Amino acid sequence: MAAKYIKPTESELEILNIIWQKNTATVRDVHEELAKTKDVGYTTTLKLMQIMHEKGLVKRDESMRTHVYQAAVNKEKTQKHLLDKMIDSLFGGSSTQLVLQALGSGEQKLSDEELEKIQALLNDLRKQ
Amino acid sequence: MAAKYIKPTESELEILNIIWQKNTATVRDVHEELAKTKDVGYTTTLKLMQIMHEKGLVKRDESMRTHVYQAAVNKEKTQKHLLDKMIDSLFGGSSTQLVLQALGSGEQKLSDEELEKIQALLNDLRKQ
DNA sequence: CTGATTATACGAAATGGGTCGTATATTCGT
DNA sequence: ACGAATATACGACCCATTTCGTATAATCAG
Repeated sequence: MAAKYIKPTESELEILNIIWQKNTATVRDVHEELAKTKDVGYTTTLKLMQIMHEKGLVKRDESMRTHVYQAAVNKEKTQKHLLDKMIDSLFGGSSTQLVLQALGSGEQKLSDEELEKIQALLNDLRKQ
Repeated sequence: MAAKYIKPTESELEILNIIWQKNTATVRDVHEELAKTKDVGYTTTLKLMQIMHEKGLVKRDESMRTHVYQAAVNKEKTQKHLLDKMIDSLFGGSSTQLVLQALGSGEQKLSDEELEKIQALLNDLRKQ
């Protein structure tokens, strides 16, 4: 059933992010979170989540009147998929180019801690 | 006119990549390049490029019968825009998270040279 | 109990991207 | 010179995404 990878749309991604963060959420939960940043009707959010359910992006517990949703796709895997897609389509398949672009010309500074994380990963890669 | 940033679609990005690489290109140039990897009609490519022209993504020289196109948007800036968008929408605004995800769990190995490029950038960042 | 609230379901319109057919004009080959 | 090839322009269609109105059922407050 969940054999094929399904690419979430922009709106679906917004919803997924909320569900990933909350772990479980009702339509109202999600909608109230969405309403903080965008002006959208409740039934729109509902419909979106129903479609996501059909697509297999989310699971839901229907045992109660108010359904409780959960993500059905892994956050890291989804990130990786979309990232790889971007690397291919925008950076000619070179993850290095993407990394340089992401880190360089950045207006926001990275903390020492963050630099260390990247350094550690780099050291690991070097040893292989 | 070019005040607002225009987000290229997937197809438009494919075309932009070809134009960026060739510097200038006719519809036929682009189409033949596209046809190598996907099955698409000539007029489809033409229409896409006309729309891109309307949107201001490309410029064109119409002095000859065969129009000559050029990119109207900067490659690096466009990459940065889309990357930032992804960092926001998918990685909670943390470029570090994106970098870790892009480098880690990668099936393709990075060359020593690539590792050095990243290391150099990291050293630069550390000094600030 | 009963009206207000809140839930799901579902149809349908609006939008945007991608596709192509066809019309028309220009250029090329012979 | 004239038919074939090649160019642009443009309308129309298909499909996915997003939006919302409305119907209906369950629950809650008094």
